[in-house]
Amino acid sequence: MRLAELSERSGVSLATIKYYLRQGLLAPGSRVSATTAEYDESHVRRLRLIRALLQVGGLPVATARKVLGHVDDASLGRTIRMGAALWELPHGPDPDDDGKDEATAAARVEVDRLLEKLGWGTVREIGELSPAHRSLVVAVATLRRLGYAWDSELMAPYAELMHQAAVRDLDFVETHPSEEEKVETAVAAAILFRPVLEALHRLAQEEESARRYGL
Amino acid sequence: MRLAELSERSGVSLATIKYYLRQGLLAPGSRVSATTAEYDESHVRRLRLIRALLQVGGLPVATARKVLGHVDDASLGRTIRMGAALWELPHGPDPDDDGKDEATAAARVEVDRLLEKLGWGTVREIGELSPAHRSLVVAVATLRRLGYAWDSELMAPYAELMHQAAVRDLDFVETHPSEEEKVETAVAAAILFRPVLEALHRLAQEEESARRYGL
DNA sequence: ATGGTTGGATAGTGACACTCCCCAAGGAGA
DNA sequence: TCTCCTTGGGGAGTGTCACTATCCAACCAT
Repeated sequence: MRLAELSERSGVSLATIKYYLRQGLLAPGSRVSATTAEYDESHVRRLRLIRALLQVGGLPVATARKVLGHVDDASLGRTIRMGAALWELPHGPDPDDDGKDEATAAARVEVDRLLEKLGWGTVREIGELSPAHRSLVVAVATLRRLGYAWDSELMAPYAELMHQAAVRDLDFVETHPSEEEKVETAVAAAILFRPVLEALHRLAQEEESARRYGL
Repeated sequence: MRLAELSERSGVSLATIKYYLRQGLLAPGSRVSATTAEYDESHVRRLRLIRALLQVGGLPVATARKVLGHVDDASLGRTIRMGAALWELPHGPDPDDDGKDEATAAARVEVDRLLEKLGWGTVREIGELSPAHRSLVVAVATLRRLGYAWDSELMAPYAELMHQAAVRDLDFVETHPSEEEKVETAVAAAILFRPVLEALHRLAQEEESARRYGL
């Protein structure tokens, strides 16, 4: 198929597809002549993933490019590729300060205490290297600055809930047969499950709130 | 204290504070003369909440204004105010289509089935009116369009996990004594817990992934 | 041959948070 | 009193970023 059809099939405007091509998010079609290229199903699929990353995940284009780069990097094994791709995903706002203020230090202590309590040894080893770890520290520090003293005691139950969710996530990824698809699924899941979880969370809050206090 | 000091205490630049005043996010200080106004601790606190809404929550200024308006609306009871404030919080991207396509219809069916299965009667009554409900449908529809057939069977365990989280959320809000603070806490929690939960989720995925496949 | 389509590039749009700059009115020290 | 500095107020500008409009030369199908 050609550009026009690709646009129609994917629901993405022609100009936008050109933009993605220019930005290196979408691989060029196979050139059939100097002015024509042929696209296939993989491009449709990739376009949908791109839309998911940008619209749902809210990634900046540059980040999406890196993520997709890892997904495509056939020189790496699945686990590495998956980790690398997820590694690039957004980790919340960067700390304005350099992480040297009091709230951040306290947050770091609480996070370490939490990891020890949970026995998450692997993550503890990686420590500050993991964006997720860093962003957890930042988030807890923000809470503390606003006056909410979240400690490891309060966090632990939430962490265990999220661990149960993570087990399900990986089970879900396992259901896909091909290695290539697994990586893509893991990325898509990380991006797309977030709004689902968030909506479920909000719905659950509404339900529970109604149960306690009525409408 | 005056503007300069408020700026220093809150870490928000003078120009930005003026911008927030102009946008109606921050109440003007009490005028002590035609060219001078006095600010107090409540302004510092409010500024931090504003920063949380904008930076952490990523709300547009107009939305933040509405949310804060509900927080301040003393004419309403707590439950209503809390609900109204949370109601305004962002509910993911608006659907491009008008919700009439096939994927959206299928998603709606699955969501309804899920709510029935869970016995979340209250939310079911509100139905489409709730932004959370709508955004769940949109999210599930997006997943389906990408080829991941999430049904109520798969969602239910996640929903129950999030319900447990919601119970904890409300317990946490209950620990605050004053009604005023409860509303503010609920809003802050909805905004600030999200990055915490997300980071915990990501960390849990890393831990579980390392357990299964090694580093 | 001719009108439409393709890939390619440049410049522009619109939304948004934020910031610069200028103004007039005080307040404080000479 | 005069003068300098700060204050609050407001209009206009900045930078960013995804996206779009427009133009161009090449080329394919009718």
